[in-house]
Amino acid sequence: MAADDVPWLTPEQLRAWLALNALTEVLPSAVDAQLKRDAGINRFEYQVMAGLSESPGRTIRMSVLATFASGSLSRLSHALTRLESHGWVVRRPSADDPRAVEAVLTDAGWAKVQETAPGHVREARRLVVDVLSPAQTAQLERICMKLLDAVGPDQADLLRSMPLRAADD
Amino acid sequence: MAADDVPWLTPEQLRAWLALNALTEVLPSAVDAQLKRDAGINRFEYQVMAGLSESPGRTIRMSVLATFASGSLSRLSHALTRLESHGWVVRRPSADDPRAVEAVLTDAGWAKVQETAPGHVREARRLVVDVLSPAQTAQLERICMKLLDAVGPDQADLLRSMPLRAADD
DNA sequence: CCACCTCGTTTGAATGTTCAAGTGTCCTAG
DNA sequence: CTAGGACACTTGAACATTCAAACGAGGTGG
Repeated sequence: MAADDVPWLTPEQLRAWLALNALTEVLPSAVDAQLKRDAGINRFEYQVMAGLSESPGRTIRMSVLATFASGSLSRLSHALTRLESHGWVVRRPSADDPRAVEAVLTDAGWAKVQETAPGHVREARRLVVDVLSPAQTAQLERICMKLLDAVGPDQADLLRSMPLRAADD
Repeated sequence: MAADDVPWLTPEQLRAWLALNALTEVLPSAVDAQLKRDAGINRFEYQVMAGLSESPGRTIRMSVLATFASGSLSRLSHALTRLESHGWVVRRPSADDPRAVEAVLTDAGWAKVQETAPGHVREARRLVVDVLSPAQTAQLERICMKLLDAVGPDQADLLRSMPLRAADD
């Protein structure tokens, strides 16, 4: 399944790879911890609600929302069940396609996002944004987009297609 | 708990933050999928065994190993139970400190790492290393180290203290 | 119009992770 | 020498995620 002639990594490459690995493990935990502690939700659930809150009609189809939140449809479905049980989100069959389902953020959900966002942004600043120089921030974005493209284009394309008014998460 | 005067993110900052978020969600999944498919283990377990395989005596104390693999002690303990059940790793009380426990990679574990590493490195190249220019690789490393420092110094310090001969993961 | 395929989503069980509490060892001070 | 606290780790239960199977609604070809 794996040939033996895979070129080994140079020390520079290895350092970057290991550092990135560590970061992808540690940074999500830190963000999760903040959200869990202050708002009782996790990163994925926040991402879902934040996405909805930015969307016209506070509504997004499940499959699109899953891509936006970078998770599987199954994961989203379970998460939505949790969010529904808190009254933050509601499911509704899509008008366009009867097979499809749309998630809608309720007023309570909107309020939850509003009250959660500042603490989350603060953490984003503390851990990432305020740590980097403007040049590094730009570099980071380019690098991430390149890497996202390598994993699979959907994610990156969706990000590129976003209006990106300077808002919340 | 959260003041309302948190400065909002600029569009550039927001883009970088969102891209990084997506990456930290998607990249680990991709690596996990490859390891699961080809070797039946996950990223964390691989990290643990790879760490052991590079270590003098193929032995590391639990608490150090936990930091190296970027996980909690509890997570490591559970993972080690799984690895032990496959015969890849063994626990042994530390000679120095009777409270401490050391994990030791068995010959079978060593063999497992050897046979898993090429496919994993290939994936690391496909997803990250071969995608970036040398300059970007260097930038990525600097940025990751800075961000790791912001989360907490242990992780970054451990990485900095590594010999880093150009070997496996 | 009926069998079959795809698509979008859900479900339940298996698996992995977190969280809080527990065990046993060492160190320190009174 | 002994009570208390800090360590190093383990454990079990609660929780989240993955995985494989299932479901219902549309289309498509015979």
